[in-house]
Amino acid sequence: MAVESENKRPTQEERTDAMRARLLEATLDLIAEEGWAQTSTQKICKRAGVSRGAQTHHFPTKNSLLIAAVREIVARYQTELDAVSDRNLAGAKGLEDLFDFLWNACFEGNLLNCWMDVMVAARTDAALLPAVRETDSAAIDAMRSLGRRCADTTSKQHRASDLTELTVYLLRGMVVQKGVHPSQGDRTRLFSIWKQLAA
Amino acid sequence: MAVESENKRPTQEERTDAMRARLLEATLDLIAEEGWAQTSTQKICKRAGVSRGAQTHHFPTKNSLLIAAVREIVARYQTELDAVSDRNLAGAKGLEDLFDFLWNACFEGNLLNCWMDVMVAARTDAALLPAVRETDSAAIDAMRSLGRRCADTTSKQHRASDLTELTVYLLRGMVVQKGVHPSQGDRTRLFSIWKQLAA
DNA sequence: ACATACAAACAGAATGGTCTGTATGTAATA
DNA sequence: TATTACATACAGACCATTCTGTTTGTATGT
Repeated sequence: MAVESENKRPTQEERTDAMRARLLEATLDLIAEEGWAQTSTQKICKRAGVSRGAQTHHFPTKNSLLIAAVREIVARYQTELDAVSDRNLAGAKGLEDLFDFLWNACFEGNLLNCWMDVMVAARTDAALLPAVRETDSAAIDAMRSLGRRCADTTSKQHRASDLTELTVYLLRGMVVQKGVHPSQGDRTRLFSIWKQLAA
Repeated sequence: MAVESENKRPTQEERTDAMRARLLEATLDLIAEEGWAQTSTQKICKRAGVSRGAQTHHFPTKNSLLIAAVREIVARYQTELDAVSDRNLAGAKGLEDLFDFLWNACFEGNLLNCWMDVMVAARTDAALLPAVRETDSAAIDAMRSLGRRCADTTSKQHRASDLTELTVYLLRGMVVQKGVHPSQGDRTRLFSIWKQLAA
């Protein structure tokens, strides 16, 4: 019964990590549901069940919280990418499988919705721009390299990575479109045309 | 000297038109420069050199002003499209020329920046969504029909309009990308790859 | 006369940042 | 080991700013 600190009192570091995680989770949910512009620190606190004092303690300014959220979005996306990367290294299936994965990653969750909100906001938010630029570059690089790895011959690697980047832009355009026209039917058809062209 | 109403006093209708035009112009400028989320009615009034009373007289609510701005954006874009339509009807040059026009229309002005801001905002703004949906559908239809008209044989018209829609989404993704990474070099290269594929 | 164009003040809500207060963890010391 | 000193975690009030919408008043066109 004299358990040291296993069940009763989390250490300070654990508390901090948990609190930051709760705040970030609430932030991502809010961006997905109400959009970047409507995401205020007060709403985040309410949703996370956290006092404003706690929030300002861990994230002194709104920007520090939002930038942490930006990095979290890309980190999660990167995790998904890594998964497919491992899968593809096992049984290399070619570019088309990669494109299908990117398609699914775009449209099943809401991470990409968040990311488009963030990118559009970054254009006119000088405090946000550097963080977004940096994380986006890293993400694009990762996807290009994934495309390169899907090419069978070394001579086609360069083209494969270019096609992958084109796919990313195309899908981003479609994600925005989905925000306005949710029905996916026509986009599915168009994307298969694109896959045919790329093959 | 007894000039009726030529130089001295504009008629009421002229005043109204002029005032609405000034407000819309200021609105579009603000969206382009500071983004949709930062565009408030107060800033619009200040920029247009108009009192808040005048603004609320012509646009009783913020939404009525913003929706008018949405329609204005698409109307201007449509004007550009019509120009190229006439040009193409004269000497039909094929899809590639159309794609080049779309590329230029995307990146030389800032209309498309505004439009991406609007589309992203519409996803989470119920009052905005119907107007955006409607105007965007019309624009997509217009561009598809333009693509159809660029096909030489009737059998290829369907495919031409599909390729045009794909191009639109691709370019929209690139416009957002430009907001974060302004340098255009790599995108120019990628777009020429896309044009090759589509040909 | 009557409606319209415009000006300006005002109200109520929301936001982000700061500040004070309190409880708890942590580490040095005696 | 017991006590003391300090840092950290969190709560909630407060404030200045900004925003949208309303209302009242005045001048001008029809």
